[in-house]
Parts: sequence; C-alpha cells; structure tokens
Amino acid sequence: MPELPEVEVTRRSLVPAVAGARIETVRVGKPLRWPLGCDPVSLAGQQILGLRRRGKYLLMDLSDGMLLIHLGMSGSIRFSDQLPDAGVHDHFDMVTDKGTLRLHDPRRFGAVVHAASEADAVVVKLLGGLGMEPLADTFFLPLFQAGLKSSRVPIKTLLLSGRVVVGVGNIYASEVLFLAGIRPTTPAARIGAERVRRLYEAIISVLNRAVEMGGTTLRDFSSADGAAGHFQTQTRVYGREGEPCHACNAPIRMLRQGQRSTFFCPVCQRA
DNA sequence: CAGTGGGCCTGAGTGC
DNA sequence: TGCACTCAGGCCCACT
Repeated sequence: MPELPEVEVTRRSLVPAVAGARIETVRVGKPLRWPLGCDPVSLAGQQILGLRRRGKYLLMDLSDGMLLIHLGMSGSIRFSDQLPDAGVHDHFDMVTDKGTLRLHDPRRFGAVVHAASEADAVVVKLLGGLGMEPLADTFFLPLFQAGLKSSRVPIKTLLLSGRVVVGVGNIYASEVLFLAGIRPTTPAARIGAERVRRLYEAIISVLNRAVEMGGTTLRDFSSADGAAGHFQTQTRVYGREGEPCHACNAPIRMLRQGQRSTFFCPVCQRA
C-alpha cells in the first residue's frame, strides 16, 4: 500500500497526536520484517520528541534514540485513545499518555526498529543507500539527470529502486511516466533531457497532489485518524489495463517488469 | 561493479 | 463449496 504519499499522510496525521507524548508500555505481536532491536520495556518512560520521514520510513525521535517504522506492503498506523483489543494483525502497540499508536500489518513486510542514534549501524543499513527526497528542496534536476544517465536499467525499475529518488512506488511510477510521456521500458540513460525534466516535474506534482488528497486507498489504507485517501480516483493508467487512455483513447496496456505490473499508454508514451 | 530474481507473509480473487 | 493458483502498495540480499 504505502508509497511516499501514504507515509507522509500518516506522518502528518500522527504528529499532533504523538508529539510530546510519553510512552507507557509497548506490546509487540508476531515478528515483523526485522526485530525491534531492543527490550520493549526500555522504551517505557521515554518521550516522543518528533516524527520525521525519510523515503517510506517514519523516523520517531525519542528522548533516548529513535524508532524506524516501515509500513511494508500492507501496513497502516492508527492512533486513538480508545482502540479495541489488538487483532491478529496488530503487531505493534505503543501506549502513551495521549493515546495508543497501533501498527496493523497483515503481511508483516513492515517493521519497527530501534536505533541508538542516527549513526547507528541499522540506520546506515536501512537509509544509507536511499536517493533524493522528491518533496524536499534538495531534489535537484541536475542530480536527477545525472542519476538517470548512469543507469541502463529500465526507467520504471530505476524509479522503484529508490536509488536516485525515493518514495515512488508501483502506482506512482506508472503515473509519473505517463505524465512525462516516457515508456516504462526505456533505459534510464537513454531518456532525453527534455523528457527527464518533465519526469522530474511529474514526480513532484503527482506526489504533492497525492499527499493533498490523503494518499491512495486501494484496499484498506487510512491515515492515523482513520481517514481514507482519494488519489485512486485520479490514476490515469494504474489498474486501467484495456480501458481507454484519457488523453488519446488508446487502450492502456499492462506489462511485467521484475514481477511488478506496469501500466502505460502505448500512444502517449512512445519515447 | 551493475543488474536480475528470489523470498519474506497473508488475504482476496479467479478458474476449474 | 473446495482447491490450486495468481496477484497485491516494498525491499534486502544472494547470485550472475
């Protein structure tokens, strides 16, 4: 589910709830992708100082150390002072004096990982290879251009890898390539400067708009206060195989790249 | 070194 | 109704 917009929507809905809260107890359920890396009891008494985001990771700053939270494919976070008893897919509960933060994740590709500090080896391992933040003012076109130039991988695959720019997942990758008029299979290095610029701008505008619309809710994503997103009504190509392109009426096509489906318009995306 | 594919999990949907 | 199979929003890691 969660690509950058969904994680950012989660972060924004969570900040007012958790900022300054004091942790009382932590309960972990079934194993997630990685172990927590600390005794849950050691988190009790700590204060939540802030909640940042890096790519699709949420970074929760504590009075001593931090937590890296990833939603994987099926994760979502709720925060409330009156949650029901934990269900079979609720694998992390953090009770604070302001309410309970709960990670719900049926597929358990998500994770909550403790790090002693930003310099902790686990932070380097998980965040070290990440590309530029597309919604930050550090997302520079020349660097983006250089990143594409140095790779012969299909552009869709490169976007998904997060090595050049982070946060563009399977839905938004198809969408931004459509807006830029680029075929998903085109080797990144072979895209002309003008189309690279259009792609750069499409990434910024699509992700921003998705955040404004509360993210994409295909199945069960919701923000921390339970609100569903609406961007799924805006997708031009994703999930529309066989349906007419909104721009030219040609049927949208689907193909597989690295076990992930890609949607594109064969007419609008020629280069 | 760059690039590819397997695997981690569960649930929903499809076709027989 | 049941079973086998495919697919789903991500990403690390072993391999070529």
